[in-house]
Amino acid sequence: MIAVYDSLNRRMTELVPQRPGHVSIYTCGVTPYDHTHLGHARPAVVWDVIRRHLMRRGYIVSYVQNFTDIDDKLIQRSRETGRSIESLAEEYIAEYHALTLELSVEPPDFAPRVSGNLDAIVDYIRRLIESEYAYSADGSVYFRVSRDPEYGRLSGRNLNDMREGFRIDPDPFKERAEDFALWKKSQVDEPGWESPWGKGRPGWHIECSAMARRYLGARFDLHGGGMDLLFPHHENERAQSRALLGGEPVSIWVHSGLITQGGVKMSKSLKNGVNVGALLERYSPHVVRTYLLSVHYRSPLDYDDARISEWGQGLARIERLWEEVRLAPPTQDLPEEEWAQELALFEERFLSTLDEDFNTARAFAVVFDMVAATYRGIESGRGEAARAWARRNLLVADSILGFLAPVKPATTDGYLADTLVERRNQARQEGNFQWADMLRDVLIQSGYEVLDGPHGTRLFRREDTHAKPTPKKQ
RNA sequence: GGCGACGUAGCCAAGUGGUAAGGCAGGGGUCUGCAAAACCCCUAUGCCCCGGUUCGAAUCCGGGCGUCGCCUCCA
Repeated sequence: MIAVYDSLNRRMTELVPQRPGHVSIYTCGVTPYDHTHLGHARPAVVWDVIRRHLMRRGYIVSYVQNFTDIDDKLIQRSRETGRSIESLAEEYIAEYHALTLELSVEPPDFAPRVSGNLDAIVDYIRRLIESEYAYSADGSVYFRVSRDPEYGRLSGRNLNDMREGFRIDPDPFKERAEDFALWKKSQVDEPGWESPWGKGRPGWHIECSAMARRYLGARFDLHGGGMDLLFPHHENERAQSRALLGGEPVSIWVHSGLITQGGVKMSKSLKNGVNVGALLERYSPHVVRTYLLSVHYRSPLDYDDARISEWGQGLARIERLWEEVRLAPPTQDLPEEEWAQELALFEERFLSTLDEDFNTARAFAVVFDMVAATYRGIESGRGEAARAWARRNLLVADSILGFLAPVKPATTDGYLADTLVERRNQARQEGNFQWADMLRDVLIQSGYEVLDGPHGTRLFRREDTHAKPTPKKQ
């Protein structure tokens, strides 16, 4: 059984798909008006792991993640830069795709955009007006929040409390301050799309309700997004969907923790986001990816250069083992020893850890235990069996967590390195240790770790795992 | 002001009633020409503080203190 924490009911909930064997997921994607930062990368990576794990457990997964390509921020940015909304959106969507792909995130099954779904959105709004959950006024349409007795339940607030600190929206056409826009009338200098209510654009929340319904149907299993979307975005989405469907649109609401830096939330408006493109100049993609997985997805993650480097140190331990076992032939026989049991039980331990609310932090602990057990096996003289099982286990874990660097094609660099190792070993045999140590220094400075063992010397590429050397500041 | 989350070793971080996972850093040892890697051992009698419930609490309840988030665009 797979248990997931549900934000609506505030408890762990068994995942029981609407359609047996098939899990449908919708997550709120980004508004492509600026560069991708770590706060966007986290949900992308987290949901990638969730999808992979569900598939590993035998489910067929339908995953939809939208792009909000019609939006006030985008209009504003278009004004500032003189570029079209379309070209801005295109650029940042392409960047988002490229960067998440680098982080080994598999693309969604559908990545719908607002611009391609205006018909569904308009239709959705029309139905809400028909049922009097919404009203049009002066070319805009608003949702009548007071019609939903459960409004506020998802985000844990009630309307009376909210009215206390309510910022008064100057919009005089709303019946009540808490009503929110489904359709916003275009001002004279703003771009707009035709609708039964005149030229305008959709409000932020309606798109997700409309697209989720179009791509996944009236009810689906998991709805995700950052904690910061809980209110008002998801609260409003739920209200709309309940109004149209007469019931819950979502089985389990899933919210990922925010990324902070120095304890302050990363956000576009604060301009303190860690740019993912820039980060990947300094750290390998799988280090960045797994750093995001080193903490449970619901916990806040405080980003810090020193910590991601430290995490890279730990990851190197797993990677060294992979270097050690990647070419091991398969065997079945394991001795009756404690370490061997650990290797044999690894897969089930690992997967059942992820069954409990996708606990990647604990899953990594299971991997580290397995790494240690493998070396104990090797030290105890059963290297062949230990390597074979470690190889198999690492492939299982990697298929979900994605921590192994892609295999690099052979390069002249690698050939040179091998030659240096040969020369060094020759020097060592001749007792010329000064020369041998010099050759080793050359290799280390070229980014290799030099591992001498009873069966010869192996090289391990440090730059794959550790922080890349930071260019000296002028 | 309202609502919510969190506070675990030098650092990061699991753990929701049964006697503190894992990683990094550090110390001692084994192995090694040396170094690295690896292995073995050590590093929180205690989980922000004070009470309470319980045979038993990091975990539940009450009260503090602190940090953060949402209430406005935000993953």
